[in-house]
Amino acid sequence: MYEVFRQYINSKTTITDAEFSLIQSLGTLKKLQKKQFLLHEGIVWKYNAFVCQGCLRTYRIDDKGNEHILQFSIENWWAGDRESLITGNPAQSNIEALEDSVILLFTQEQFLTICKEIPSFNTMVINILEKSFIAAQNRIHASISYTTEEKYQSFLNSYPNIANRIPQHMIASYLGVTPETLSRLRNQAAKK
Amino acid sequence: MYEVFRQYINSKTTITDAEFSLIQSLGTLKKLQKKQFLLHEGIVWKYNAFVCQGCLRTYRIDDKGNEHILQFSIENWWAGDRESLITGNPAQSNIEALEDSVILLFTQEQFLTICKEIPSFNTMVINILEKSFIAAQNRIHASISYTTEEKYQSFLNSYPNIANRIPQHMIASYLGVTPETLSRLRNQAAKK
DNA sequence: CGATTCTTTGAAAACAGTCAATCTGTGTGG
DNA sequence: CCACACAGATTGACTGTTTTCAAAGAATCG
Repeated sequence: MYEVFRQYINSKTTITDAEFSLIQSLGTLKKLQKKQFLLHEGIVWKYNAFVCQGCLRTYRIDDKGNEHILQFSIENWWAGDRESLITGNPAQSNIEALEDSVILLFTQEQFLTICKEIPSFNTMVINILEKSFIAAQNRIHASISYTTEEKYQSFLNSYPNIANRIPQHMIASYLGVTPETLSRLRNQAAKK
Repeated sequence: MYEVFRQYINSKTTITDAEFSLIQSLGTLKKLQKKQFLLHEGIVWKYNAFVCQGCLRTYRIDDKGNEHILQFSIENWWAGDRESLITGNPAQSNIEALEDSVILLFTQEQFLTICKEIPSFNTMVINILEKSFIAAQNRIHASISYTTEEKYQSFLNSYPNIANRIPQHMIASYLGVTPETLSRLRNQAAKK
């Protein structure tokens, strides 16, 4: 499973075998079965988590008890609650496996050691953070500018490999509409 | 005006006078009158821009010609189009001064020099990026979870000092609703 | 096969957008 | 100092979209 992470790093930067050995020595693999949780809200999140295999959802629960999905994480993506990690406050998010999954965990301390020892890894991490921020900004733009149908199409275009392995009502939750609305929208779009 | 930036840095980290001299030697001050633009869409954005004084709005225009405000930037905030800066693609955003403003500009090259020469500055920058990402995530959460009224209240609570110096229809644009909807919402809330 | 989860459909109510008109406050030029 | 123009805010009537609640069909899994 470390091979997946090695491939991921290779696609973004260059590191030596010795450097990867360090990474490997500090990481921990964790297996999750479908429906198991990586994080429950109220717990302080302390890791950097890389998804080697499977699919996770990060969601929050509002006052009325409705779930809202903030993010899906599949192979070669990161998962976690960055706010909890940085601030040390209890997480507001839950992270649940939607499939049997394998996660590579680094505590923040381990992660910072790797960043310090391997400058190219550090650069990669900052790049990822920047790209994540840009993606978040674009999602905000979509949320205030697009119609529901445009948001849906944009999701399908951006993440076709996620869309085809999760139930439709979770896409609705991610988009911020009810499952009924998404169902109707698809029907009407199909009629054209 | 550099004093504003110095104060800002002091509030986040510690640097020496010599280090600040370097920063000062690399930065450029730019004055903008109300309604002047810092960036027009289609132009490649090349700076890191710190607002010393005034107020800016970053917005995009959709297919129907409607403006949608992504961000307001007042004193001690940053402005710019990070996507354009990182990718080198033409900016999709416009940035306009809502008041007479003073901006401190660093080209990306100058900025990276400062980060390299002053480690504490570099750490500060990464912290800001992380906080920006967390803020963006929370705004996404609000956009898929909150009612329009909750989004409005949340904006007022989070940015009271922005809300009281910009016209109401711009808050509507930031929230993703029409000015009429926000007006009615305020009337109804007032009746309670 | 039965149980569960997911999707679809219908009807009513709540919500938001559109268009047009009016009202309000501000500031500028005569 | 007034009159006017202008930008912003409000209101009304109407239309369109989304939610809600309930029920019925699919699909999936043990």
